[in-house]
Amino acid sequence: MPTKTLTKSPPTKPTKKPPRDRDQDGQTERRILDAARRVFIRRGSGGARMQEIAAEAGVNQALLHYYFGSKDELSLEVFRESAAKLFPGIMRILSSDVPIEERVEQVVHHYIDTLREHPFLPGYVLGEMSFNPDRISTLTAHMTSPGAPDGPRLALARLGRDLAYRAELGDFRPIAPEQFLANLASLCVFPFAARPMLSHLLGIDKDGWERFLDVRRDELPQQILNSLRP
Amino acid sequence: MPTKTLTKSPPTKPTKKPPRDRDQDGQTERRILDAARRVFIRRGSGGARMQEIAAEAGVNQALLHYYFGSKDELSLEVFRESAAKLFPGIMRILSSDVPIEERVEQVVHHYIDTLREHPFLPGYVLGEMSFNPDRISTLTAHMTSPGAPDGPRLALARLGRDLAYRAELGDFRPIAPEQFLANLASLCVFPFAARPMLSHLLGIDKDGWERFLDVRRDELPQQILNSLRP
DNA sequence: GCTTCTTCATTAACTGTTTAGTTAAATCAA
DNA sequence: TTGATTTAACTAAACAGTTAATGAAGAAGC
Repeated sequence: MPTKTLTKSPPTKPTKKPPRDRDQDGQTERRILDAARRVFIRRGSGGARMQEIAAEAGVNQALLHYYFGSKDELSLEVFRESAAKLFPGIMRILSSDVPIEERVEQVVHHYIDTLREHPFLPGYVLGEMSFNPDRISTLTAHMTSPGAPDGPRLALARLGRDLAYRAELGDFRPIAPEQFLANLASLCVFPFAARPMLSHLLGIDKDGWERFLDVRRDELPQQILNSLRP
Repeated sequence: MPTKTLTKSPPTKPTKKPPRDRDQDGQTERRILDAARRVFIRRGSGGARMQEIAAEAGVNQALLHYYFGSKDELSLEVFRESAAKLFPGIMRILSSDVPIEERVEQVVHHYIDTLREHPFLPGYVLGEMSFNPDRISTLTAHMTSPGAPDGPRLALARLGRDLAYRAELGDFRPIAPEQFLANLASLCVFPFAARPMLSHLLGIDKDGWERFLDVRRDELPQQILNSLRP
């Protein structure tokens, strides 16, 4: 138990460092989580360093373990939050009661607007899913609660029923709800995940990208609905 | 400096290990690259360890540095090869001379067949792109050579011209080639990158996934073309 | 002998994690 | 109102294990 043996300079002015006001509430935990999210998103959970997260949060490295135990738990928590921002939205909208035409437009607008604010989310989530496949199973508990009543299975079944009904009416051509869901998610999410490659292939800069998204937000709903016509 | 204090058995018969026949040609370099690709794809370049790559290639860790200098160069080389397997194909097909209807079917079949053999490629490439955005710029030299005559810009221009021509004929509704290209790539590639999440949401197992791909391969070309009808 | 390929042994730097200690606020005793 | 004590938030420093990378030297083919 090494007590403060020496170096006890006149305690009037320790001159150490601005002690950083102590946080009340759970402000600190939140700030760590936000810093971790930024670092994990730009480096991946394999390339991220605890030191960098601590610096970005403005706290000591040991505090990360104080709140989250280990790097793995911290990155899992960040992944949960991020994936929850991506996937439950589409299920909630797709299982609503409005006509399918409206649902499609809502999904497209919801995704493009949300991902414009978090453009690196898809790349991060897809990469993380690919490199840590086991993490998907831990998501169920956190994703069924907010939107869908009884999990995505029911939402999918209801969507399938609605699509089949409209097909009987002759409005749509028949399509399995799985394919329809995959089409929607693909068309909305992929361009963000592949943005570096896309803007390189298409030869567009930052402004060009924004225009690309503007056009897409306007035209994609109609294109999707058009693909359903008999 | 912990030397090999004990366990120094008589050096007459090292009994080390079958010295592994010396490779002629560039067999060893190829084997290292293949092992590196497998490891990088399942761990990401941040989470991969040189030791694991060496073990998977059946060589010593120093040999990786002998051939590739550093981990960074090795992972860059792997990324180049992988990205080259994903992206130039679509440009080559899309800028061919056959009718657009055929090009669409060729692209869909090409992607689904290729990615069925390399299902983890999209997740790896997208994640890597997201975590190392600077690597995209180094791809140009390696990707323009095989298929496209003068880079993707020309192929895109030609595709736009063909689409505009068919729109004038009244066959298609007008669409910017950038959007068309994004739609195609999204619908083909994204489901593979998001497979863990998709099969979880859709509640399908390995067999269900294969059936999902069978249906997709059959129906997607028609859906895409349908979305172009006026 | 010379070059190319391969291994072993080693190292310096870095990593996540822990331990022990400090400071401020909350709780309690008088 | 005080003053002591417990509790929680936070930090500096060190720990133990890995990591990528190097250097020297052996083996094979020319």
